[in-house]
Amino acid sequence: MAAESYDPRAIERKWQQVWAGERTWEVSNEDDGRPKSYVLEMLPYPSGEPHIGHLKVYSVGDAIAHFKRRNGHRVLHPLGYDAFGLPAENHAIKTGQHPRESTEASIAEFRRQFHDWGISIDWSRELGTHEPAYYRWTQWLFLRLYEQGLAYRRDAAVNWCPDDATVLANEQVVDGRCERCGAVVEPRQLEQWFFKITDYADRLLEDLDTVDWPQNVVTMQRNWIGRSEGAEVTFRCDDLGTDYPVFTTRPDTLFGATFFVLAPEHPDVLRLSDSQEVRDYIRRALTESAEERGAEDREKTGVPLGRTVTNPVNGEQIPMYVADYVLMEYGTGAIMAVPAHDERDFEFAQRHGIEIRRVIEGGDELPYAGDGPMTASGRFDGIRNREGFDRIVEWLESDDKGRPAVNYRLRDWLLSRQRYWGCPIPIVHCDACGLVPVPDEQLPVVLPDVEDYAPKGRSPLAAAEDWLHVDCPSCGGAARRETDTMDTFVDSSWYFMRYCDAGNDRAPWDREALDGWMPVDQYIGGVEHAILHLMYARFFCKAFADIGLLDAQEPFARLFTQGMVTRDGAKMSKSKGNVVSPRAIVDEKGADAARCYILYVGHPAEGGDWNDKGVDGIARFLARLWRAAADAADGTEPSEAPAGEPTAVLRKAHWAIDKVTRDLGERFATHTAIAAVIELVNEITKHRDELLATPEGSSQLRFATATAASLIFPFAPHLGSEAYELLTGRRVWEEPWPRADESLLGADTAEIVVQLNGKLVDRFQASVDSTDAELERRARASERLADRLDGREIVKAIVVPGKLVNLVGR
RNA sequence: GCCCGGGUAGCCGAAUUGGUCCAGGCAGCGCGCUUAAAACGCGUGGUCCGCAAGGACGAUGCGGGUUCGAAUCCCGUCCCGGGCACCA
Repeated sequence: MAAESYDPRAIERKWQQVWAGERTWEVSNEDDGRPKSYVLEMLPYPSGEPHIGHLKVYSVGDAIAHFKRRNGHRVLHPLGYDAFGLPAENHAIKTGQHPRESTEASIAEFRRQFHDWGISIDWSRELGTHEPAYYRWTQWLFLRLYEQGLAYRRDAAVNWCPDDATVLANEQVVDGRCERCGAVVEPRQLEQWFFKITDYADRLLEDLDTVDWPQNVVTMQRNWIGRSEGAEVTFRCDDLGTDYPVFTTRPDTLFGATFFVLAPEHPDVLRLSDSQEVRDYIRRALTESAEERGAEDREKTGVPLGRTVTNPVNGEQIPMYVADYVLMEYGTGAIMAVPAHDERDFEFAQRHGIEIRRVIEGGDELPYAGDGPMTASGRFDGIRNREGFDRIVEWLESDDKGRPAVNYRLRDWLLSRQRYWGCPIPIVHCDACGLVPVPDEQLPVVLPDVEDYAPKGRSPLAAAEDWLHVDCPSCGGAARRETDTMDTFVDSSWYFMRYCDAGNDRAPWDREALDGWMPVDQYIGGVEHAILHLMYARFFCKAFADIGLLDAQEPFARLFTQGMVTRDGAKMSKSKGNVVSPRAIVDEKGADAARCYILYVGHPAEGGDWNDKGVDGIARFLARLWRAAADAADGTEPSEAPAGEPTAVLRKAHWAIDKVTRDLGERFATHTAIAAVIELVNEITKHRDELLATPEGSSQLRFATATAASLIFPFAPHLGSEAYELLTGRRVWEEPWPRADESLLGADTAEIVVQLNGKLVDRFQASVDSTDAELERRARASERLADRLDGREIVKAIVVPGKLVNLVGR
């Protein structure tokens, strides 16, 4: 028997050297007839060193990549770094260290650990989004979108983070606070760069039906896009001679509109009334943060404007108000208020003594938001409101007072940032020519070095005088560069395309190469990117497809979101001091144990609870497998096929093949797949001595052990390779995925359970092709049944072939 | 408030289409090896009786229901997690 013991570090280093030396995981763009499979984990943001979430996402992805390869696929499995961004810049502000230095140090650490983990990456395609060779093409793509009118500059009310001193995208504001630093966001009126993602709202919504994504992510995207169907209805203010269109989802309640409200930001408010009361109200509303304004139990404040508008359906004059519960960003910044059928309008009307008029019947009390027959609605009385909806819109349309309309919650993507560590926007400002794109051949606009990174409300780049002043590419006159940089989400919205042709220095990619790989077949990452990153990447994909840069309409055909790893039931955080460092675990117990354990604690889509003792259990299992392989290699002769009558161990091996194949291939159930291999190894250990006693038994033992190595390989690639080579002399990753022998899966006989009224009373063995009648006869003949029957009579029998016979006694 | 998930052993978790079997791991307990400990191996691992074979009784948040049979389906209810939240 083997004297030495399992030494994961030696084994892991050995195989990592083989894979690096032979560039095993590099893949060509040439179609070789095998089906392609693009397996991708979300790229890491390199800050500090990898944490346990990284270990998990790459462990899941690597298992899938290996599984696909061994099932005959040509697999693209690349990796890069999302390297621009605020943390590196904030670090620079504190320490003076250039963000490039801290970022690249972190990248080196990530790279080192990914190698230590033995992840099967095609390193020839590695990239960092901060490299000029990459962001040159980010800029190039920006210019293509600019040409299409999909990137534009506009003066708008934007979210300003006072701590980070930059604007934020709508998506980066959470509960009125900066997603990154938590500071309360302020509204500001600024000229900023936007991507016109709203042009794609409908397609982004519809195409969710074409992807295989988790239901909750699809729902989150749908909600975020927030499509509402309704009508635009015009209310006329005769005093000013102005028409005010409003958006409503309830044109059927128009007869119940008893007042009209403008948002405080609405440009007409002061024209309508410049009373002191109105001025004060607006000033207060505009200085309030989104958080204060959106507070849950906030009272519905507002002041009257002393004017009226005409309700187009009945000619009534209804009073106008300004109130901060109306948002300027949605619809037209003005609403018709129907207090009887809208909770907010109801609250406001109650507070301000405005008439509440029911126009839909139903519900016990007001406000009532449900359906019902219309009432107090003139000639529409008695009509079901759903039908009334259409008829009122038709009527308004014929009178030119309204039309059907659709509104979205989705806003355009604000992409400019007044920060240093990002991709420069390739635009020149010329007094004579206006905005001038930097010509393609002058790209990249290289990010210059600066001394002072501290945010001052304008980009630090404005201080780089040499860089800032350029000749206008159009007229040659004096001009200045755009000093804002791009949101890092721009960088990460197309990196998966660059991987397909990462070395290309003539274009972001060659179309043929891209179409050969896209879309990503399996994308893996955290659910925290359900809205931002995934929405932006989908938008880019569609916009580029429209320009003719690729075929795919959707970037990610399948999405898998992994759950968060906790420790002893609590979130890991530095402040709690319960953070598990992947490096420490890998150094101590080996990468295979760390990877297996994290895939074993539970289904990877669920959260898993990290337990140090649990890793030891997995490490013990791996050591048992290693020993089993060493013993089998010592005690048996290599043979091509297992010989002799199938033993329990051989059957177990085929059972495990079937189990792992289905668990991994169909439902990513890595935890039960690994449990199946554990069961197989336990079975091998148990029967080892008796099997070694005969040549046939030995051949089966060797086969079963090699099978265990083969099956554990996607999760523990080093040990899998080592053990498999020991037993077969071959490389496991070059072997096709094993196939279970169907004839060994099911036995000829099955254990049939005898139940009395659903309770188990006996079991017997029966041939799998026994008839129902025969099974029933044998069940009825059971002695134990007779004991339990206790005078009752069997009135009915339910036979489930191959499983059970349930006898109903009364 | 609305929309999704989820509550099974001391802990993490199996049970894939309504069908016996709470798989696997951890902790615990017992034994072996050892001067001892660690490591490792073996056994046990819902409760109770039993030296054992075996037997008895249980369990899926709580309360009902459907069914020959429910962790699984239906109704109600509680708790936990996540998302959205003045979007007219």
